[in-house]
Amino acid sequence: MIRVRFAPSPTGLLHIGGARTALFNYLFAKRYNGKYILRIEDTDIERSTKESVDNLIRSLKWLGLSWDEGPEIGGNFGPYYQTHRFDLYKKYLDKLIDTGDAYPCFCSPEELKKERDEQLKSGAPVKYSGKCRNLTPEKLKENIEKEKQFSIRFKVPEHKKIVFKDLIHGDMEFDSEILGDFVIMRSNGYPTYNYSVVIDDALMKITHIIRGDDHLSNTPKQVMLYESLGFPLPIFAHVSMILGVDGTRLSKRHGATSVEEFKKQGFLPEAIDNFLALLGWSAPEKDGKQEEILSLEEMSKLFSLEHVSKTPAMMNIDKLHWINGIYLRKRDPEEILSLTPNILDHEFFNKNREKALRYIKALKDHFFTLNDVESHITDFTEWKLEKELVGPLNENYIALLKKMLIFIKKSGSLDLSNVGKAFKFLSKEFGIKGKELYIPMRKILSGKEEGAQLQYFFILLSKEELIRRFEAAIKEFE
RNA sequence: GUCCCCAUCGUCUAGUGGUUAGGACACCGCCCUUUCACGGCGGCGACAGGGGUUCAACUCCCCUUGGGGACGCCA
Repeated sequence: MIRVRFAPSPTGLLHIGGARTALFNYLFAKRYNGKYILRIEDTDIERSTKESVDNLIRSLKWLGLSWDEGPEIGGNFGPYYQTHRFDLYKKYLDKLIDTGDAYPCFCSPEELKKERDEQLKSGAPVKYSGKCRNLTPEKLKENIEKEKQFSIRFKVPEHKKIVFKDLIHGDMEFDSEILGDFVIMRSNGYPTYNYSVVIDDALMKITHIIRGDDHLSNTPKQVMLYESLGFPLPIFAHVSMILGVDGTRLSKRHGATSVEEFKKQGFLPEAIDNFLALLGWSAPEKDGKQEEILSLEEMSKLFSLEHVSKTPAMMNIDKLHWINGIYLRKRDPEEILSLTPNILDHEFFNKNREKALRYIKALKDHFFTLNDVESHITDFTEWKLEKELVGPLNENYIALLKKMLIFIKKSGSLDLSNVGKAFKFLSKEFGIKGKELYIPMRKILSGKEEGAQLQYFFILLSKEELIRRFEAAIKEFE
């Protein structure tokens, strides 16, 4: 049974890179009928917040990446918050101390920083000197009696080859020599990432660790821990990072970086899932074609880590817009309206649902994000008669306009059907048809060169407004 | 500074020794059409550089360059 996990730290909004990691884990689990677990890594008491946990959960659910075990639903391998697992960390810590694989370190942060700075300056490899590694029993006792604060470090074996399997990068090999003894338990009693992650992944029986490749160089540390503790080694898969358009690590400077921000910008969850999957993964070719528009369901059937690229991927907002537009067009006007309920408050609609739906139908193909739904209202509300845009009109056309005005004034409510009939009638009567008829009129009515079809202006604008626009045009051109 | 990872069109990618180097977004053109958009068709456009290995390298090896990451009592 394949078991994978997404293990974010709740120190902010769910990052788009984190979302992709979660997605890959999810797809991998679904593909092989495994379990996808959510675990909250909240051991950084300074930065972890409840709000972040809530945001993480909300964003993940919104993306449709629901977990099989984790917060809210539990599971057989809980608890799923690291802060609730302290007894476990303690238990294995004792074991490491007993076997001599871990030892207390009394160095102060200041001391360590000084050490590091000197190494950096001299060009030597930066690693802990191992100062406290072989403290005499007397010294140890003395330090403890003085109630000196201490952390626990893992004793890195000398000149040991550390090997592990990585499904994306291939077999990896490191020399333990590059690593200094690292802290596994902080002096405040909280475990560090490299330690807790191992205990949890091992105890939760995680078989594949899919995560960002910023963790690649941490992996040797974790592998040593697995070995010391006698845990079976999982298989790793280090996915490349997502970069901003300038090729540097995605950060606030690049605009939206969190799932929540993308949501605010009017992107649909299925579009984000699809887009994120394509950032690094590609569906296998079928009949020489490579399908790119894929639902979570479809991707769950096709996903494999073999088709995940090693190359870092830059955000391509244009493509996200394109994908979003496709999914938006797949939705019913009713659905789109339910996602943009605020437009009903706009005075143009004045709570008129039916009118809002007509509007959405008229402009659906023009929407790329949900925010476009609102911003396009101005296509109808902002109007200016542009004489140059419309071009010269002959007397015949002006007469037609006058007749149209009468039609508007005389008719009851306007709909696609009676407006269509009116056009047909006028076309015949004045001998003007096709472009000759429609283009000048839509320029008059919309004041713009592009936008919804002409008929929609008749059924969306109020009669007063239609009359106003026609009268202005007649006056102007007569 | 030390170590690690990565390198195909502007961007996302296919490609696993022999291909006219394929697709997608963007861009441009044409078509469809009562405009724009949508849609359809077509075009532009890439193997970072240098050495090897080989009958044959985008593909394998080495170096250079460029980019990213790690080196925390952050994750």
